[in-house]
Amino acid sequence: MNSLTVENYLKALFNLSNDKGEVNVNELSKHLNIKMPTVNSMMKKLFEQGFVHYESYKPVKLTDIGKKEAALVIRKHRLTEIFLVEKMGFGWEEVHDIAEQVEHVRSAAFFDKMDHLLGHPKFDPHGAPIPDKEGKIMLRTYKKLNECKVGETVIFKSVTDSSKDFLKFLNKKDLKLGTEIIVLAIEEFDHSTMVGYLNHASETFSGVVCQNIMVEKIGK
Amino acid sequence: MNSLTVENYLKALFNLSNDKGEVNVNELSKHLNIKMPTVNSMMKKLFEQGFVHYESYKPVKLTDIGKKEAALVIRKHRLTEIFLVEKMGFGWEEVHDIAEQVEHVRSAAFFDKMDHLLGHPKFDPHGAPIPDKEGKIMLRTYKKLNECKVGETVIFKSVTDSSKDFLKFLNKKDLKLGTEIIVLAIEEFDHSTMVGYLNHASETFSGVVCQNIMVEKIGK
DNA sequence: GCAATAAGTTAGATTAGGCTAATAATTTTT
DNA sequence: AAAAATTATTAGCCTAATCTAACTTATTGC
Repeated sequence: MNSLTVENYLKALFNLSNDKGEVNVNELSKHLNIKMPTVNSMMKKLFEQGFVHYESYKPVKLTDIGKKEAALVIRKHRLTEIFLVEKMGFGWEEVHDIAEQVEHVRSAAFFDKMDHLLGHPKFDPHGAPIPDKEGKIMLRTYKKLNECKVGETVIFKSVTDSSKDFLKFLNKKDLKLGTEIIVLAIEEFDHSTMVGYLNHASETFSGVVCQNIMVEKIGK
Repeated sequence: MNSLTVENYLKALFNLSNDKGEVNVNELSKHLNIKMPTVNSMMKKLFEQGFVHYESYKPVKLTDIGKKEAALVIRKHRLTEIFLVEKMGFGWEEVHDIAEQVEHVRSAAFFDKMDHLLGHPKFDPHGAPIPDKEGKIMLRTYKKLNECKVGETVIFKSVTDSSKDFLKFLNKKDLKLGTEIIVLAIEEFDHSTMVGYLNHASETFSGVVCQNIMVEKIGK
């Protein structure tokens, strides 16, 4: 059974993997708030355990086994988040930190029961898909709000930042998953984007905000 | 913040304390399945942190601060157990092991929410009282089933063994908390006791079983 | 294309929490 | 009260996971 620490490394590797599945030690180090030499030595351990491909001075890559293990941790995390929102009444901005703790509980029965009580949900409160018990995860190809064209109408599908601050910002702006958004204008200079939705005729979001809002074109 | 390990030591110390509040290092070692020298060195650490009174070759004793910290862990454990039974549909024989894990989650909001959703319960599924947020715990003076007199009618109030095996045994015998039990006979030789309850006109329980069944005399 | 910067690695130390083997104190038995 | 058994302690070692300082390799900017 993987230690809590290993679970956290696997999860981070999964979340940081780019399109090639690669992650730089440096990124990982910053993301986990753990110094590079520590991360480096952990990569060697994960390599010995068959969880990552590792070669000196190259980015690391999860193996298929590593991906599966990571997905199982992410499954526990996301099921917990939904449970906290749906069954316990927490707001979507509160659940990430609690789930970060609960995800390390070692009891299949516990998470299976959540899954059952929630009716086998497909997405967590932030729009991310739930891996199945074999670690298979549904891939969705949403685009970022600042990659849309002016005039497009899209649906807000997920966030890539689940931090309390970002989600509180969205709450304040009345933006929820499922909301229909019209792209009114994009400022080339700083990638800020003017949009309309619900009774918000015109709001302007910074590039940073738009990068974390994932949308899908309507009727597609 | 106490580590998971320290939380477990404190909980064990609390549960093993005799009427004088004392615990032998040896008992603790057996209970935690950790070798004596390790326990011994941990006692010194807990002493430095002000959680226990410690003198060489004497049993240890929780300080008031230690008792409070222990009670707060026990609070988390017991709230979790009730939540698992009441809100998630687990049997009382399944919850101890899961709660053992969940109790270490560091989030006051999480346990406060449980407490709220459960309507501030006073007892866990095994009949044990829930400490309050200040670590104050209600004392109840139940007696063991094998300390009763023949002819007494008592109510089954709590168990002192929450293991799966013992609780499955009670399930099989239809014995639940709240059941009215009549003591029919006590065998002095081995402390086995013959009782009647519900539609079980006569069942004989061994001394081991009777020691873990706590009861209260009716109308008292 | 080489110097400067950034990223990755090695070496060595630290802390928490565990172990075994040996020793010391206390308690129990004869 | 001495021997035996039990309980507690000390000494020394181990592993997981972290760190800092110093060094090496890659990348980037003139």
